[in-house]
Amino acid sequence: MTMFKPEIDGGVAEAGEPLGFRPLYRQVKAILLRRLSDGVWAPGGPLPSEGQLAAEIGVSQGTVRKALDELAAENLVVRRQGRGTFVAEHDERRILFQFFKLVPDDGEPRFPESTVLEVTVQHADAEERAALELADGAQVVRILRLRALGPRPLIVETLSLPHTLFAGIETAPVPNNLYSLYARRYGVTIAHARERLKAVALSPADAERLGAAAGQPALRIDRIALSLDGSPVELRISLCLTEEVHYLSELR
Amino acid sequence: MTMFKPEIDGGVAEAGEPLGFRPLYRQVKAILLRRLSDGVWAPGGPLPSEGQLAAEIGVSQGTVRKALDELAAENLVVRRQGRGTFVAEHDERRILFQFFKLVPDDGEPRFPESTVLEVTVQHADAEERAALELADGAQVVRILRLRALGPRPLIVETLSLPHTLFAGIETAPVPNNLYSLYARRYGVTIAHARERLKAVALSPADAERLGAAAGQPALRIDRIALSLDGSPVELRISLCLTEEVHYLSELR
DNA sequence: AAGTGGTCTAGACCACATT
DNA sequence: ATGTGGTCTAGACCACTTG
Repeated sequence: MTMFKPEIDGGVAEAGEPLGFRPLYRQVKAILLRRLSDGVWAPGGPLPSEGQLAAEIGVSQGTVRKALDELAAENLVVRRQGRGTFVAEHDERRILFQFFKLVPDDGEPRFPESTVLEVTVQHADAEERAALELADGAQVVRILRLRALGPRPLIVETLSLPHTLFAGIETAPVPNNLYSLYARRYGVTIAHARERLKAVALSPADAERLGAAAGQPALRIDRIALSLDGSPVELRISLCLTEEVHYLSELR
Repeated sequence: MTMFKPEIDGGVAEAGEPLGFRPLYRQVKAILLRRLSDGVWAPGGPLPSEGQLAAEIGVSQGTVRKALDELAAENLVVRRQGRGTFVAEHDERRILFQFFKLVPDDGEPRFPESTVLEVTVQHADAEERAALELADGAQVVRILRLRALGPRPLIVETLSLPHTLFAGIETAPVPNNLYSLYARRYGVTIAHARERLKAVALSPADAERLGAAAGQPALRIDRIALSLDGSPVELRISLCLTEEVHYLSELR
């Protein structure tokens, strides 16, 4: 039994909070977020029941419920009636739903097949240092791969990862589902991401990789993926041929 | 005082509902959605207080609250502590936040200036009929315009609207903020939209309109905008130069 | 049958805006 | 001072899953 006294605080202030009033359920949320970030519960594993958490933290079940509801709304946790609340996993369903926005013009979203061309460890360039908030001289792991939804490659993709976070990742085969690997092997949970899209002309090198003509229009997607604590942990630059595929964006 | 009995129903079934159990607050939500759609409250105007709605409908205040919370989460209603709950408006803030995803590479999002090139009424082509769910021979209003964030035009845009919904819109000047006009003049509220993005080469005609070179890569955005009741009411095809601007997509 | 999340209620109190 | 939404609680009951 932790002697957590809800009256004032117990957690760390959140970014962008009005500061001057912090509802209890946000403090509870911060506690749970901390535990998720610390890997207290395994990916896919169950959290304690609402009642147990409420008793342990010393608030009512309704307050815990509101905290869990917000975590569920952010896809960090999955609630299943009759079963319990579980740590969200990066299975293919979730990635297709949340992170993979390229879908065939006719047909269902599908998970792409990847072919790794190159894995290297190098000093981060200026763009990588800016995106990943790295110091001068920091090292990154770079992964270059092709991705396809059918027989033809559609995407050429460069990933940059801070070497300190993912030490040794360059020594093992690169799986198709990276986010699952980050979570299981390195305790790094991708919580959300920001993508910037542009239309560009293919360079000769990229055109050759994709089996397309140089100068052809391609969709360039720069993604910065953020971990649970909000720090950038992956930079991913994708060049996509969009003749038979489009990027789907829902405006809600 | 309406004699609404919450026990079973009173509203219309929602799409995609498991069907077999409908919580009270969803029935309340359906009622409120109906009133929004019917224009019972003016855009920007206040709804009755939670207590009043609860008494009128015959449920507890907590149930009304949960319905209003969901409407607020969908940006259909705005809640302001101490003041009340208001019908969401399509002011520039909301449009920038929800519907306009093109932002300068360096700098803040800004609302673009538009120049109308052409307004016509014609028979809907196959693409328009499919997107707007129109019958053969239905008419559409087509608006062709240029949009800019600075001195140079960045976007050439074709809008298609069902003529039956927006009769007479072709006879008046086209304002910069169309969604606000749809709501005020035609009682049509844009609730959300789906965008499909591709990279394409500019046609000679579009290149000339944008003052760019034919064949240059451009971002093509096909938007279908949906009204409160979920029916498509606008097709908008935009071609954007993305040298100094990008499309921002948040993956949450 | 037991355990979990989901709904609904009622009431007290807090934070905020307006009069 | 009044009225609004926001928080917190406690308890009853419902729906769903598992043994």
